[in-house]
Formats: sequence, C-alpha cells, structure tokens
Amino acid sequence: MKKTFTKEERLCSRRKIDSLFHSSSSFIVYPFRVVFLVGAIQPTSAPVQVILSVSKRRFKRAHDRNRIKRLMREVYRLQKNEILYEEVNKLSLHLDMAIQYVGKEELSYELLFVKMNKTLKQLVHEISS
RNA sequence: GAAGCAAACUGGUUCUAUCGCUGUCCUGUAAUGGGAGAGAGGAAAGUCCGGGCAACAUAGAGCGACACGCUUCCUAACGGGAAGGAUACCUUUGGGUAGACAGAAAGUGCCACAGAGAAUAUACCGCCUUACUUUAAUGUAGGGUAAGGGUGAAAACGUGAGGUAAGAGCUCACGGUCUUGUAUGGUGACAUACAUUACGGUAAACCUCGUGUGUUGAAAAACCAAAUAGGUUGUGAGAAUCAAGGGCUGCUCGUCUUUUUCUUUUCGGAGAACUCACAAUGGGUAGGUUGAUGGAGCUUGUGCGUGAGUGCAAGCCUAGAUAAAUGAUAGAAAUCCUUACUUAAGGAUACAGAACCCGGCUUAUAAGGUUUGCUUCUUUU
Repeated sequence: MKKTFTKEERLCSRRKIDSLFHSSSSFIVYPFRVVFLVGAIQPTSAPVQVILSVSKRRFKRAHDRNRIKRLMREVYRLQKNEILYEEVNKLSLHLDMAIQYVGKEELSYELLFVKMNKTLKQLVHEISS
C-alpha cells in the first residue's frame, strides 16, 4: 500500500470537527495529544480522517508552526498504514481524530518518529478495547 | 596599505536520490491510473498611511470630531517620493546631517529649582531723593530708579553717546531679530535693497487659520443549490354510509335529512378557517462556483527629464491554498569560522511563511559585496 496523505484522509468538515471535540475520548503520549471518535464504517470516505494541529499559543511564529506540522505529517504518513489502517479495516470502523502538538519546543525528526510509533500503537490498543 | 568598530546601500546558497503535498495541461481504463510542467518573500511581517474593488448610506448648509501643515514637481492616490528654500547643528569651508518646518503681532493658560522679581514687571543689596530724630554720621518712615550686584534655561533687544537728582528706547547713532509695504531676481518657497512697525519663551498647552475626510471591509459581495422541515400565494378536493350530527319520540328501534366546520343569506350563492394534493414563489443550513490572481504587471532597448518619473517599441505570463499545498529524509557542493598545520576534523548558513490585489512607510535580517566615518598600526615623501 502506498504511503499517501491525500485530502480524503484529512478532516475538513467543520461539523465533524465540532462533534469530534465535543464528544470524544483522548490520551497523551508526550509530545502528542490524541483526540479520537470511533464510528461506523463509511464507504465513501477514507477509514481514518485526521487533523494535525500546533497551538498558536505555544509557537508564535508561523514558520515554526509550519515546520512542526510538516514533521508531524511526515511521521504520521510513513507509519499509519502498517499500524493503524490494518486494525481499523479489520474491525471495520471509521475513525475521526486530531493529533495536537503539546510540546514546548521543536524536537528532532528521529525522536518524533519514535513517539508517533508509540502513539499509534496506543491508539490501536484504545480502539480495539 | 592593513586591521578593527559603526552606519547606509546591496544581498537573500546550489545540486542529486527516495518518499510525499496543491493546482494546471496531455493521456488511458470497466475501475484504480500514467506522463509533462509549475508551486513563498525582500520584507510574504507590523496592519501604520493611500488607492482599486464591493455593499450600504447620501437634498443643502453649519457645528463638532479626526488627520495633515515651507515651495515646485512626480503619482491613480498618499501622511510616500524627487528637486529646491529657510532654520538648527557639525565642518577639512568643498560640503554634510536633522525634522509635526502655518500662527506667540487674536485671546486664555503655563514657565520647576534658584532668585527681590518669571510678565497690567519686580525694589533684596545698591543708587538718588523727601520727612523725622540728631551737631553730624547712623537710624526710622515714604517716594523715585532696572545703570550695577547676585539667581536662573530665560531678567524686558545689544553697544556707545546724549539726557537725568539718580536712571530708563526717554532721545539719537550703529547693529540684531521681526511685521507690513515697495522695487528687483526667481514658476514658487524665498533672496537682496529701501522705508516702516514691534521687541521673553512655550502651539508635542488650550486655541486660531488653511486643506481634507460618508460608513464598513474579501468573515465585503454575487450566483448555484440536493435531501428534509417550515413560510407565502394560487388552483383543486373534502374520510368514515357497518359513521357522525340534526328532526320526528319520554326512551329504544325505525325512518327522514345533511355530509369538513363556522358566519351570513329565502334560495342560488358568498366569505373566513382547517386538512390534503399539485404548482409557483421567497428565505435559511451543509456544500459548491465566482470574487481570486493579466496587473496603476515584469524584462530589455530607446527618447525626454537634474531627479522622482514618464513616452514609445519588442518580448514574457510568473503561486493561488481554504482546518489552509509549496515538504521530509539522506548525501554532495559552495561560502565563512575554529582547531590542527597542508588537507583533514568540527561547526555555522540569518530574518522569517502568501490568504482579494496594488503603491508606500516602519520594523527584523547570517555570510559575502560596495560606500562613508572613526580608531590603531605600517610604508613612502
């Protein structure tokens, strides 16, 4: 399977985002905070839709936020298939989620890679239980 | 000549591989696709001015509020820019630097500390004078005086002469600033000359004069519009006949009558309400399209102009996202720095991320480059 990250895999609808943040469960694997909402499978859209966000309060400069979001996106894109999609497809669920960056400063790519791996495994554990 | 520091201007690293993202074009399949090419800045930032564009508002005038304030020019416009003027400061006397640069001669207010006094002047010392006491001096009380002392950022324009009891722009001469007028030069600010009036500062105190300003701001605005549920208008219809209402009767059966209900009418009919169906219409929500990227456009050449700019010709198309793309990783190169000391090792490569679009201003900015100033050292004369 290709390691793509197209628009279908992102969460864009305002209504869905509102419902995600109003009724959902969450956990923290530093430096990420994950908010997710499990639903029935939707054949028209991708199995998982995600938002990546960095707080403006923590990083005032726009180019710092851009840099971290790009690193997060890369790290998520490379690992989501093996860990997350298999499990979601097996359980035939639909997952809306947001990954927020709660760290105070920019971390290296290698460290973020490891942390994302941990985070996604934790997420699989949460939804399968 | 070298080094260092400061300021201004300029400047804004490159290539390869792998995996990706957003548009565009070409192309293929039953469907998934494939290929080509494009994809952040000089400030994209601050959102401080000006304009385009859009919606709404809008008789005219005045008051108020806010902004601006030397001249001429540039510009779509500006609070921006160019060239000049005056002022202040610096100067190597060539020049350079600075800016809320209209009005203090319309009015009001204010002027710390010090000082006698800070603005219809003032009398501390001093100077002159009158009265009283006294032999006289001294002293006491009153008056005149801004020349001198001292204070201050600033003391009623400065110097000299006359004048006077002593003094005073009180008068005169020369000079300074300044008002108004005339003449000459300049498009003009203004300059020069002559005459004339006045003589503390502060307008970044109120204020006065002149000029300008409708409000909002792309989350503006226009259009399309599924499903569902409402609104409005029009047309048509009005369940149940084994039912319901009413009449006949004390009641039941039975029978007669009406058929959505109400009001009105002798009837025909008329009106209103309710429900349903159909049609039309309008508003709203998710979403989509436009706005929105070909423009006060960019590059080159050339003419005009001191210049900001501008005319002409040729060529070019150069981001367009929308929970928001323009990336990540690895390797190499380039420039600089440090350490070793001759080609290695390590490090650094800034400020910063488009959001309707332009013109400015302000602020941030590594390495390298250019110019100017200052300091030190060295060489030659």
